[in-house]
Amino acid sequence: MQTIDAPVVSCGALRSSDEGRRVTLNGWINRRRDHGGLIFIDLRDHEGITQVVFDPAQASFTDAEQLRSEDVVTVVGSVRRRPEGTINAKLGTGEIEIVVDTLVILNRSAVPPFPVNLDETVNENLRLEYRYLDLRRPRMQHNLRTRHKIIKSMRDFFDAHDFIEIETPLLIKSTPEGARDYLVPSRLFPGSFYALPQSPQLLKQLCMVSGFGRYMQIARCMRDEDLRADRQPEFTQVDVEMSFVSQEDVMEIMESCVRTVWRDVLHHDVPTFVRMTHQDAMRRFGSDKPDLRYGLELTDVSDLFAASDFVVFRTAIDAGGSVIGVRYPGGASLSRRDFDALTESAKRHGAKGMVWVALGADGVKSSAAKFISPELAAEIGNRCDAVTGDAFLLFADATELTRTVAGRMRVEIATKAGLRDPKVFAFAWVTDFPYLERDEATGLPVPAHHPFSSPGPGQWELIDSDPFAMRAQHYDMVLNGYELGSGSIRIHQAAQQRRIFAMLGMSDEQVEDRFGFFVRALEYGAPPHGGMALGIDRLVMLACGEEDLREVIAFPKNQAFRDVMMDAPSPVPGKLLRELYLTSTAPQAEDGR
RNA sequence: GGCGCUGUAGCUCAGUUGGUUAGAGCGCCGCCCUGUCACGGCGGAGGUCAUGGGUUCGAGCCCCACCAGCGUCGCCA
Repeated sequence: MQTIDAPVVSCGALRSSDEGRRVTLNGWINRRRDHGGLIFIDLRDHEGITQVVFDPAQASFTDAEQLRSEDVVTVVGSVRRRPEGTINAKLGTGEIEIVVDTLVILNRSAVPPFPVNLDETVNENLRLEYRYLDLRRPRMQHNLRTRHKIIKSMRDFFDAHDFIEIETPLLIKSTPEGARDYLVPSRLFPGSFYALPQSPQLLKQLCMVSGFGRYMQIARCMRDEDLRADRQPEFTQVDVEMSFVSQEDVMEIMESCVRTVWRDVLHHDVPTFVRMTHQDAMRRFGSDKPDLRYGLELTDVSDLFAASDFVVFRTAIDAGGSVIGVRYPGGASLSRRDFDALTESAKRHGAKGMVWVALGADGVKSSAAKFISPELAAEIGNRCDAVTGDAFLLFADATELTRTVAGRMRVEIATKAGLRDPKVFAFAWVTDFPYLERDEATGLPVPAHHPFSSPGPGQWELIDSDPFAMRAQHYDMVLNGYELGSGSIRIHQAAQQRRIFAMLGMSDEQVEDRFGFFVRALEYGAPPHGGMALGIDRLVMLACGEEDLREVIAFPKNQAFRDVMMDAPSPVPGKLLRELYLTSTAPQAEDGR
């Protein structure tokens, strides 16, 4: 770059008060308007756009004629107030323009594969293949800069509260519990593997044993799980652990952190988080991560059908199940076809069927009109807070299943009714999770969270008599129907940890092999401790009003977990494999796809 | 892995009942244009209709297979 005497300013900085200043601007050609005898250039950087004018009297005019979209230039010139009637109110810099005396074309651009200067929808894989161009667009600039501010705000918050950030290793030991590990073969120890961390869980607990009573880390985590829209193979967490604390202490600091971020970065005052138990969440919303931006709570109307002639509902109730209603605001105007589509959707969510009742101004309509008198419809409507013009949907089956189905339909209704406003942030804590779940395939107990969480006070007694009734000191932070993160008070005594492993069916040998180092650490004066991890990608996504994690990650994998820009994963030369003592058994290992 | 939707120009899309030479806007190239800001005008280039097979006198359109993308469910202590 040549030396330039005029001060450098950003493309969003200049105002009419800068008139007469001689300045330097660096940026990309956002748009060119060539009038033949007069050329306007919109020069863009991440701060904004400034109009630059060339006329034929200037030496740079011939160079300006060559400029095309996305060329990179330096212009030196003076700030001029735009002539009367040519002010552009859409630009912050719209009152001025730059009259150029020097134009330096630093680099030309090939014709971009998609418009960089428009927020037009473009095939996502094309965006990802040319991610560096996609990231030039204002939306991505904004999202990543917001992400930076959020992470910085968190680090500042924890620093101010005496936490220290400790880096934990990426090459660790594989443990067969939980999600599938990403493995890294060891060249120096043939046949052995490191694993990439699914989270720094054990390491941060060891930091507690070491006396670092307040730990945090912006930690990368990797899980080799199946593809999902809302998932990336690697993701970022703000990971926190504290010694000598209660569940309340951890929740307080995490809530305070998030509220600080929302205040400082989004300038948004978040009220004290709503709290509810897991049991209540399931009963009222059919979900352990309820979206609290709207009501539409599930309503149990089993008693109204206890003596009904409606065999379907009666059967469910007699078998100990429930009939649950969900209000559909404005749903009375839906067509039969709409209700059929809802029914199909409910079946996909696991329902056996669905009964709809529309409370129209012209009377009650229902898919089960024979069994639901207008009086009964009115009574159910009343309980669901439905008014004329609304509809409600009824589901009947085993209670737990019915709640889950109704909970998913509640979200679907809210989506259709436009109740999911991305500008509204409804935070909540869900507490008192069950300690165990039943593995669907084997029927064996598996931890609902992880085996390092501690059962709550008084829960240990249930371990032999009724283990599935045990509650954990485990809490989830929920935002708008998304789980932002999970935390728990941990087990800090070796004997208790061994007891849990045993309950999960692990032999002493297995415990020693997989977690020996960890249980041993608990034997050396491990303090009581607990913590939490929040998913940064998800949190930033919601903060930015985005609906896809990839919109807040600089270089994400695509939906098939491929990096389409670098083309990864990809085959490697046989020499590399041999050094690692690996042989591929993949079909067509030559090209690897 | 299951199910649903989509695949046509560089991008975003249209394409009727199966019928002659497959279109539009933006972008790109050339010429013209001194106050535009999504500048304007004239002209032009650009297509394996994802791929393979089938039905048909004739397929972008119908059928089968396959690939890719998108969504969703299974999975994610």
